[in-house]
Amino acid sequence: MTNSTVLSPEADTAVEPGYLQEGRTPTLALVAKMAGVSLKTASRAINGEKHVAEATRERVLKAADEVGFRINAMASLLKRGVTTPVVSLITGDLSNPFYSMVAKGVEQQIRSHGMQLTIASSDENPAAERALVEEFVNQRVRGLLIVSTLDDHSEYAEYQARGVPLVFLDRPAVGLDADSLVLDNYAGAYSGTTHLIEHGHRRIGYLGDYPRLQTRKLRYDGYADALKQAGIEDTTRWVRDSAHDVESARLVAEEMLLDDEPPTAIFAGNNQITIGALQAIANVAPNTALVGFDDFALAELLGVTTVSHDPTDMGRRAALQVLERSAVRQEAISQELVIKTRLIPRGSGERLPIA
Amino acid sequence: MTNSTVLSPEADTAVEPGYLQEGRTPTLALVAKMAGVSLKTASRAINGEKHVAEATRERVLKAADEVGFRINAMASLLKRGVTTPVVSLITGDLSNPFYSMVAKGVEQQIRSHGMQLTIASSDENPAAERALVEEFVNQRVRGLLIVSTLDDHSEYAEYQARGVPLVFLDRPAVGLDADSLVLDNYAGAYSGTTHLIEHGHRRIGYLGDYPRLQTRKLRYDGYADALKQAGIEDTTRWVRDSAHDVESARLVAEEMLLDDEPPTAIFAGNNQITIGALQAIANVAPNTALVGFDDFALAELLGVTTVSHDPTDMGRRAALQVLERSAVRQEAISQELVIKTRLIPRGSGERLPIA
DNA sequence: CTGAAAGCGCTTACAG
DNA sequence: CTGAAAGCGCTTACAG
Repeated sequence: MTNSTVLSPEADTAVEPGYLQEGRTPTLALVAKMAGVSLKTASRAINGEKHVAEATRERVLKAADEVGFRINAMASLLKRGVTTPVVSLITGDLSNPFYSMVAKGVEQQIRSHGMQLTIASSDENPAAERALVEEFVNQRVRGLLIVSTLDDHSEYAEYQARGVPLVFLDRPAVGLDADSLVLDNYAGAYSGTTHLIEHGHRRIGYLGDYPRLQTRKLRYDGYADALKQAGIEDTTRWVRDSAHDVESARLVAEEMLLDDEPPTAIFAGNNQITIGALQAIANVAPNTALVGFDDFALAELLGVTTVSHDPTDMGRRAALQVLERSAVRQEAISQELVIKTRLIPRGSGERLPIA
Repeated sequence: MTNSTVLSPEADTAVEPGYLQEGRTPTLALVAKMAGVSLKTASRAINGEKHVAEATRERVLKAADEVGFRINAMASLLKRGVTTPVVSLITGDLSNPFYSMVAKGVEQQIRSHGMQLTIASSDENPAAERALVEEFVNQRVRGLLIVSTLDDHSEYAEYQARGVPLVFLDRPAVGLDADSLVLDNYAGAYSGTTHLIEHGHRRIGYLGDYPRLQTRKLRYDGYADALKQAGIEDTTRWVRDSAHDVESARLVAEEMLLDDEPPTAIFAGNNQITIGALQAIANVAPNTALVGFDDFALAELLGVTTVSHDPTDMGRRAALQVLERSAVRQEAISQELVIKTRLIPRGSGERLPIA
């Protein structure tokens, strides 16, 4: 393993020592001098513009190659008054499959448009999110996609005013006129809960995420309304919150299932919570029925009934949205795109109550 | 939801119309003019440097605030001769939990050093990887982390020569003198296979990734040597390749298990393959023992014995490595860091052969 | 087809 | 504590 493997035999002698050792990185001016042309001509040749004699072009490219010239993107962008072709994505935590699937979709779309994707995690921490948004806006990214952990976004208005398109993913913009892509949280939770009711359950637990999140609120509403619709008035008896990860969800679920009067079914507010609930059920009350919001990799294999949707597609759409906002500077009316969900019965949601 | 929610009452009158409408984005020169100071003084105030009278500083900051001035990072970096504080990560596919956990670790480390992370997927396509590396190098990123899909990296020497630190993750650099962080693939596969042998298996299948990958080769070697060690000479009878995702792995595994003389146990080459094998076993041969390389979220719940390690930690370490390389321009000797694995018995690997 | 001049928005010496 | 001048590396008009 040596560094010189790919150097051609003449590489060492082809370069005038003086050129290279001097300035750290070779500049267009150097290339122009070597090729015996003006700066402008060198620029034209390097950028593949028209109106350069073939011989001249070759001379320039050869010189550039010899010194290993690479155009300085910063200088080029600065001069052209253009911002960096970067879009940024802020999510809670990339190790959550929901976010990584969203990120995948975003990345596909962004890159297919020749731009780059920068990512950062807020860890569901509002202060961290604010700092990230501020940073990206200062950097003048072309657009910003946020799975926000804030419950009010009016403070972000100044960033929009500065011309940075903001698109909210999964959790809608609140107190701010901006594009949002959200799931049909209410209807999804309503249908999942109704599904359990139709299978004879009356004591149905709800395991939710952080209460400040819009998604949590809407999903809970869907759950509660489904209960009321079935004549079940007490919609808070088996409700537990703040189960954001698998472990906390498992603990909360086990505690609820070991109650004097446990629920016979659980509706789980998201994929991580579903997995935690799954473990809890396996551990302490195997007959409990379960429907979860969000799909996850092994739902099929494990026979878990879920309220299903496609996060990667959501990422793609959101990215497209931000690119369009960035392209047309116009103040188009902002939209909220609601993505439908679909209940997929796989067994766990069809278990009958034993009580 | 209106845009004006956060504007203070005097906001509309505080700004001289002329300043804002003119140039698109406010510049330092404008701020300096408004504050009645020189460019340099404005720069000092904005950047929080010493040697500015408090009154002057306040005047400048007020002016900056009024016009919504944001420093132009590109111009600043260009002048200071500094490259963008960006590190890039190229993986196969972010929706693969292994990669997303690696990405999480990388992101934590990179951001804790005040830099940003750009990500891109090669989709395991060598041409795509080459194009991405070229692009990032031209952009002069501070460092490049690659989970490479190439089987030879000598062509990347020119990029190193250009001063961009390359660190290889999961799959080592081949034909190139560069830092690599790899798992102990051989030992991990050896121990996993030996575990199955110790539980009485002699007919053990191997389900592998793309044959061109180093990781696949080493894991296969570990498998084959464990068999030989146990006096099993035929190490190719139940070997299947190119099972890169869950679905293809499932198909290949089912086909193998429906053979006239099926294996009684399977060693699966990575997390996706393990999941595919798990499904195949559940579908067609429930008594087959299984050990998989890589952990996955539900391995515990499902009782799957795995050769375990921590991808997020690997990401963190790799990022640290690239940051160090980028900080010290020195040509330090490159290293290969080997990360140990640990076999975690959870049931599937302890099933005895029934034949 | 080719080039000299000016300037993108900022910061680095160097003076006061 | 403050400022006038020069320049980072490139590209945009404008001429030839």
